[in-house]
Amino acid sequence: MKEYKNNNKFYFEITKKIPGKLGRAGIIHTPHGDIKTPAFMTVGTRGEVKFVSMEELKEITAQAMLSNGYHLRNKADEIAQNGGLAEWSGWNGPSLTDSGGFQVMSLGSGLGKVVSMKREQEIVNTDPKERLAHVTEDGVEFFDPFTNQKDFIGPEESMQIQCKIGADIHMAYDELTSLADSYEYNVEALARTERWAKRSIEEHKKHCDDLGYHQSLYGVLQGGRWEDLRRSTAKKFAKMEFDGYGLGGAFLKESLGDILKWCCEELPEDKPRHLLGLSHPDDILIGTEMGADTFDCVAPTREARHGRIYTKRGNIKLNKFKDSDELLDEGCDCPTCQSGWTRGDLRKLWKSPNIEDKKKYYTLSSIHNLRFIIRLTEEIRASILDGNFETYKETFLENYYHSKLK
RNA sequence: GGGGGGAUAGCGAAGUGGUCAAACGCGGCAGACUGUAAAUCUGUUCCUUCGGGUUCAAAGGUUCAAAUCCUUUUCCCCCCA
Repeated sequence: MKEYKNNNKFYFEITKKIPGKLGRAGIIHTPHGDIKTPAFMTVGTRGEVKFVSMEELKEITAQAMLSNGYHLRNKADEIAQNGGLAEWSGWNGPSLTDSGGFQVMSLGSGLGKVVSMKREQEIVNTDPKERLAHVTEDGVEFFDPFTNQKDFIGPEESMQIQCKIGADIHMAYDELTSLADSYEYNVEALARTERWAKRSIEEHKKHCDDLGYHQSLYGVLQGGRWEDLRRSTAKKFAKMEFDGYGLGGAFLKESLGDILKWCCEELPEDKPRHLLGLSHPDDILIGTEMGADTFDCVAPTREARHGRIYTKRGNIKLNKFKDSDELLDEGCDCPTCQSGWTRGDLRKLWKSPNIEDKKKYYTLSSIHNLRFIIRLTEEIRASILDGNFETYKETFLENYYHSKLK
């Protein structure tokens, strides 16, 4: 096996705090480079961002990539033999792997459902008989719809997989509960996630000992929407040997800020925190304010592929801009906008029966939306450093969510 | 000139006497999408004052009942001269 390039150089440095808030701008130093926070990590579940090349990611100043141990589990040995995730994927910047914990819900209680943040309709868990994933004390048994085979991942397996993949940051194995789960179930699931966290640390340590250096591990906080659960678990995790924290859970929009606050007030200030799976502008703003340093989300790319384009004045549905000669977002610095693509022309590509045209559309729109979110984090960072985060936040939200000039 | 096949909603295409305003696909329209079972999913798509009204190339006919059967006409495709 090839030697990994870097020894451990993981630490977090706070550059400036938002006065009176939990939020801060900082730098996460990793073996593959620095992440200036707040930062958005592009999601490359299988080691590549859909329809976007590594060069294009660099061009829009993407800082880090998140991949998933669940999806890469059968390639972990191959990845290790090829020098780890950075060499294997071609993404030579900072990286993070998720534990596969999200799949507990997406293949289990939330199978076939949208991970909603709204309360508009009643949220009901998928019938246990129809789920593809089932939780036990040991871990998660699941049916992989791609390989059509049964499989199992517990904390030990997740750590083994992630250590082989060798991203800069690993995630402890956790169980994400759904919005439909009761307090009682969350108590049970949270206790299990805490036990899994301990097992994750132990297994992770073994591999680091074998490797001869430390790889970073984040503990993932759960606890649903209950303050007592969130605070108690955060206190416990704060005392454990984690290098940072993942803030996990299924959130309602209106409770996101409170939940993050409960967690971050209990966590050590000097460790980085990653808000898992969220990136709509308001989520990033409230997340940063409440103490989250990094973010990841499939929304920018998925919504782009589905015809939703981000603009300063709110997101638009491309479908409504047939033959429009408007730019996607006036003044945007992304390569797509800089090349002069109009809404009408992009829509033509999207609606084209030609598959190559469609792919071109997916690339152009994904680049735009990703750059939009990355630029947002850059501007938030600048506003924190300049001491005018509040003003920036209010102005941005006003333009994005309340503009009538869409 | 002779023989055969076909014409169905914006398009493609099922249906071959009643349960047909007519499956399905595309396109259109509307909505969704947040640690990627997601180049996906959901709803809708003749008109309507929601009682009903007018449709399956056109016109006649048979029948209690026709997109479906018969006759003629128009157009399209194939084969033989």
